[in-house]
Formats: sequence, C-alpha cells, structure tokens
Amino acid sequence: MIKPFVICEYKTNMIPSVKVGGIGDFSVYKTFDCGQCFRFDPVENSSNKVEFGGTVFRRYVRFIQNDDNTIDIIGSTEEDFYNIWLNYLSLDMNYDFINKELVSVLDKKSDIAVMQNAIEASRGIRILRQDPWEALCSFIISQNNNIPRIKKIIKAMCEKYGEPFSVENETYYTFPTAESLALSTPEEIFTLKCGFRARYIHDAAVKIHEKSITPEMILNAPDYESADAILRKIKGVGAKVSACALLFGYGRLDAFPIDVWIKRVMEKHFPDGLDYKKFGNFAGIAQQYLFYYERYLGGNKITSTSLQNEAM
DNA sequence: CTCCAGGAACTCC
DNA sequence: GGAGTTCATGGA
Repeated sequence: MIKPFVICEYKTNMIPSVKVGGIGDFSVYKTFDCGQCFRFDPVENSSNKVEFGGTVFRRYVRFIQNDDNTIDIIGSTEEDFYNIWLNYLSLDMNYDFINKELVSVLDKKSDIAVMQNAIEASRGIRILRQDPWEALCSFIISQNNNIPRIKKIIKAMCEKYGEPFSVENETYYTFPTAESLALSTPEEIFTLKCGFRARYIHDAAVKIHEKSITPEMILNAPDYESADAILRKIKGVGAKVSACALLFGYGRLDAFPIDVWIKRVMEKHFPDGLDYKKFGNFAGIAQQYLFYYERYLGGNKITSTSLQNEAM
C-alpha cells in the first residue's frame, strides 16, 4: 500500500511549493491528458519534464513529474497537499489493487488480454475528485463537442462569470458558481459560443442553485440508477453526461460513460459483448483505461516507441 | 423513426 | 485548401 507524503516544502519565485513522494505509478501526463478535466494545460519548462498547470479550488497549481517517483506541486503548501491535492488526485487509492480486480473479474482469455493491455497503456491515470458542480457543468458543455472547443467555452465562461483572483501579478478566474449562472439568462450564456447548450447550462445552474438537486441527494442515493435519475431531471443531461458527472464529480466509480470511443472499443475488442457491470465499483476506472487505450493509442499494444511518442 | 439544432476542430483527399 | 465528419441530447 502506497502512502503519499510531503518530502519538503520550499518556495518557487515566492510561491509555496512541495515535493511529494509515495505516489506509486501516478502519471501527471495521463491523468491530465485523458479528457476528464478541462482547465489544465501543459506547461513548458527548461528541464523537459512533464508539467501541467490549472485553476481549481480558487488556486492556480502546477504539477511536475520527476523521474525519481516524486512530483512537485507549485502553488501548494504542505497543509494544502494533505487537505486538498491528496484527495483531488486520488493518491490515497490503491490502484494496484484495482488493476488486479479489473482483470480478475473477467473469464474469457481474450477479454483478459485486452484489459491487461489497456491497463498497461493507461498505467498511472487517476480519476480526479473534481468539484461536483464544475464536473456537471463541464460535461454538459462537452456534449457533441471536442476538447479544444470545450476548453475555450469553459475559459470564456470562467472569465465572464467566475471570480478573478491574483497570484504573483497573474490573474486567474474561479469556475463560476451555480448561483452566478442561475442569475444570468440562457441568452447571455449563449454569447459564450456554447450554442444550444446554453439553456441546458442555465437549467442545471437553476436546479443546483435552488437546491432541487443537492450533492447530498446524489451521494446518498441508494444505487447508481437513482443517482442517475436525479441528474437526468436536468435538461440536456442524458446517460453519458450523467455518467461523467457521477464519475468525475460525485465520486461514483461505478459509473461507466459510454461515448463513441467506448463503443468503438467494444466493437473492436469485445465482439461478443462485455457486461461492464462485472467491473462493479471500479467500472469507471475500467472505462477510463479502455477510453485512453483506444483514443490515444488506437487500441494498440503498448511499445517502447509508443511510450516515447507519448512522452513528447 | 429521422432530422435538425450551433459550431469549431479534426480528417481525409 | 476545401469538403465532409464528428459529437449528446431533446424537440419537431
């Protein structure tokens, strides 16, 4: 069992920073590039290390992958690491155990082989524990849309409806509250170039703001189907968007979002079908692995060449 | 059941 | 470089 810990606290250009060990095989690149979050971007640095920076929880942080099984977090105190980032990055979960589980529930030899390849390709991905409202709103925007454009719309939304805050003379914006969007109008939201999703965003904001849907209702729902049913009362929230919000925002790792990529994986690698319910409480992690495997590696067996290309 | 909505990025030739 | 495709959901 791995146990993350702060190795040391230091300053980077006056910004509090920490070096963290005990992170297992955590991959900054795969975690922030696998399409689960939209407010992180790669950052260039002189040492050619993988680095991603983003705005979350009214903070701007950068995660840097080192080659000695540590990460640096620029913009985090030791206290913030234990209170926020440890949980946000799911570093407290034993992914080695989960990976073994995902294989052990399968019977067919060919299914096992596919899953093992997907696990190997995706090794290091962590399902982030994102803010429920941010995840819900972001995945409403994501529908029928591609990642660059989703990011653009969310950025515009944060600049229009979020709150500015400053770190070392740089201005960043928080993700808008449900209240600020609920008090706006679909017509105003439409100016973010989000098209027909504007009224969906507004409907979600109103329902969350007036508390006809609360995180407690979702978290206390007895099973997946009832949690799903609550979210789907929101206009524009179907099975896919609901599953993404539950998986990435509400911590329901049994959610299994089915999009075109997953359909493609299923047809290609599981021609006889695969009941994702077999993966039980870790179905969402299996989904991310299969998604990443197909989306980024084309469902090809991982090689040293593909690893190098991926590091670029 | 099928088509369309608004739009930019991506794919293919 | 230009034409065609992608993408989730709900309403007509």
